Amino acid sequence: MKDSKGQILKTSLLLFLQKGFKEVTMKEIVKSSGFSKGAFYHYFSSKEEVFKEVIDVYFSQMLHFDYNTLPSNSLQSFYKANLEILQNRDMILNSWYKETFEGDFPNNMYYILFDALRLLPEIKEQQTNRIQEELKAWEKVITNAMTTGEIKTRFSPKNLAKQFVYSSDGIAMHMIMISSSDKLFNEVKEIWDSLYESVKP
Amino acid sequence: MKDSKGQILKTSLLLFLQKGFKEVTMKEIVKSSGFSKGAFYHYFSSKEEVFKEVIDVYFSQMLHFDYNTLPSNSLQSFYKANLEILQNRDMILNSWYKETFEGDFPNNMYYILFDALRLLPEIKEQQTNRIQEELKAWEKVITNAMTTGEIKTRFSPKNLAKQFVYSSDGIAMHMIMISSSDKLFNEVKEIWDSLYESVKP
DNA sequence: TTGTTTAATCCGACTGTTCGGTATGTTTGT
DNA sequence: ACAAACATACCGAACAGTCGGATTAAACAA
Repeated sequence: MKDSKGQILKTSLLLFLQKGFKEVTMKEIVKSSGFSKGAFYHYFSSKEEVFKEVIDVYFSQMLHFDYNTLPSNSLQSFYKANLEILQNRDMILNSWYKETFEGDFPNNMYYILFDALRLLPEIKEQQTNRIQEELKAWEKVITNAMTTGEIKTRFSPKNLAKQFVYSSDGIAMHMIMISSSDKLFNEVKEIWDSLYESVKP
Repeated sequence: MKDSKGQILKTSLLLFLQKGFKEVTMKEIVKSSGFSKGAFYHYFSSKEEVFKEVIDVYFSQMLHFDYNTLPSNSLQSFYKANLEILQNRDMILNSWYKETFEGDFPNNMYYILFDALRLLPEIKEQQTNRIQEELKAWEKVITNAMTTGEIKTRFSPKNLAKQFVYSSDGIAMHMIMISSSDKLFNEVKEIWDSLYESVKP
């Protein structure tokens, strides 16, 4: 079985991550995925549709993960588990990229996210919910860690949750500007480690 | 005097902030600024050039400001001054926007920044330096605040500096996703206030 | 197995439109 | 009169999308 549609989808994801929706041409999608225009339009009705499917199939899943599966009994294991997910995601994308293209993967999660926010209005609500859930999950773990005595701090749980979440996004932003996303993991780790150190009793 | 060139530049900035370089057409630039193609090409040689000038004239100045002019004798006054700058920048852009367009200003600093990073290679180095300077400025103020006894913390100055800087960028990211940039200021204030509270002796 | 039909998959030349940019003019201020 | 400032009709290239047909695979019959 030759999952042609899947091939086109995967290639499109990588191209959109590189350059954004408008900058990627049909010619590129078709050529990079190794098919023809006819093949493409056999599986998709338009360029916009392949973008939609890319977001649904890959991107939404990449951003969203179930916090219930993460260890919530301790803040330390929770944030370490988050770090691992961050690292795995990057590894998978990188290996996919190297199957299709050459050179380093200029992973720009935000570029494709911005496009999705503009082109697909339902994404905005979806993202709002995602962020709420993420903050709530952190808040819950932090509240728990405070009652068990794992940590002790002047911060409110909500506030500390924001510090963990926002700092990682801020670092991601900076990494995009100066490239080198491999440093992202280490930088986030450093900040989260020290945040954790500062609230240990 | 009819600063036509300035008018075109300002309108272009607002359009690029809305939609990014590729998505803005010459037709839009020309129509929104109230001129004709002839007028545009009298002042600029290409679409790329007006983008370059927009970055040089407006955007670089918006991102870069001289930290020497900010009060550095106390961390508190330093971060409050930073907040003020944040607020002013937003106000100016909003009032400009309302002179030319209708509705709310979908300010997306990062969209235009990403485009600049791709289209103008020299911007990357410029940004790297900017970030270094920003972190250094915070670090210096924090070091000073530690010696004067204003604050007392387990964090290293560099680390605390990163927390201030990264958190604001992370918040900005989140605000773009869920719009409402007017909340940005309050959110950054909340985090910075509590960060400051946590390191007070 | 072999031949035949039918559907799925794939191809690439072609189309209408939009794009950034140009050529050639007209107006305006000095 | 003569630049500088603007307007507009127009151009070729690039774009997303279409179409008739070629190729392959699946289904069925002999």
